[in-house]
Amino acid sequence: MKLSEAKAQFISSWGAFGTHWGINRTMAQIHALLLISPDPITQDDIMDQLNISRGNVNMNTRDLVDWGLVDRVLIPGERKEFFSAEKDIWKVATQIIKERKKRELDPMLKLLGQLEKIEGDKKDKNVKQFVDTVSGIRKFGGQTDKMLEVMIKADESWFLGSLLRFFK
Amino acid sequence: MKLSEAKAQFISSWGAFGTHWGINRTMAQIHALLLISPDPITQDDIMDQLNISRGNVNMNTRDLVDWGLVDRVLIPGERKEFFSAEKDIWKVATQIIKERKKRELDPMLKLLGQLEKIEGDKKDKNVKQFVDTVSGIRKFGGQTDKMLEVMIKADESWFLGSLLRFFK
DNA sequence: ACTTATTTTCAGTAAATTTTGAAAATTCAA
DNA sequence: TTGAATTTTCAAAATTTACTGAAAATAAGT
Repeated sequence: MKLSEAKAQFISSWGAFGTHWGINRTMAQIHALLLISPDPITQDDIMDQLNISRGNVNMNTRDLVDWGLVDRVLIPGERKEFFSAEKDIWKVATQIIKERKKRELDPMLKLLGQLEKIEGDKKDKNVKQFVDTVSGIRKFGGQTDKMLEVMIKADESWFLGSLLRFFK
Repeated sequence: MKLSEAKAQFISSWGAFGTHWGINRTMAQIHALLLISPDPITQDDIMDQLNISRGNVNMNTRDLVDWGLVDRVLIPGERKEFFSAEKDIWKVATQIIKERKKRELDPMLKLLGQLEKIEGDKKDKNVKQFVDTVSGIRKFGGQTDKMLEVMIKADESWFLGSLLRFFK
């Protein structure tokens, strides 16, 4: 298999993979393209390589930057701005986990905490099942939350760092 | 807050939560409804409570059964079939992880293994970056895979079981 | 075998999401 | 400043995904 063919396959399947994870196809494809580009590239490069419009590139690169997965890079002497992706997959994963935790898990846990405090007869099996389910999810989510905190902070702690780096 | 209000909020936000994880809103809502229902319920119950069509309920309950999250239950003397969700959140999470690993991670790792074997000059920085990226992802994915295997098998092993049950 | 209850299927429709492209805004050099 | 290069915005169009509802299939009782 040649590089060009492999590239196309990688970009395409990374895009499909992304759609199973709530990420839109194009954003994932742009990310894939940046991951395999040794040097920073421009909006026009992305437009050409993926055959998508300028507006689309602009919106999705912005989102990637917001997610902390891509940096805008200024190259001296160049008028255009360039984009470059973080290449260390461990850092990429950590960053994604951190963001999703903040955007999704934390708000969900907050809501569940409120729902647990409903008024009602605890002997009513409907009330009981509701409270049990909500508190079960909340406890599980709370543990997950703690686990993720540990992972995110791992790089800052020698012991945990070396433990988790085992998985690198 | 009253039970009915809390129920509505739970179902609605569980549905929204699902969409961030590649699960369609309705499937997540049906799952939420089943999680807080103390007894098995019928297609018609789901149609009424969520205001959706019979066909929609049928398709999504089938998917939930395929995912191993919901069981069809036969109640003696009743003509209709009933649905009931697994209530243990640990089991729910394990089941979801197991399925997603099988459906998404395993095929992705297989593909990456193939892409790594491209022909080309290893001194070309494009080739080098491609191989580095792909093998980085593959190694990371491989470790994740092993970790998930451990979690999934945890219930079958006393030692790992008690270790992981700490997170329950 | 026939009737009725129930479930399943799926073509057509509706809704949600993504993409485009051209206009507006911004940046920068002269 | 002016104007060319570049980036950003966003309404409209295209695409993808989800839902409906009625017909077909299946299952169960008599």
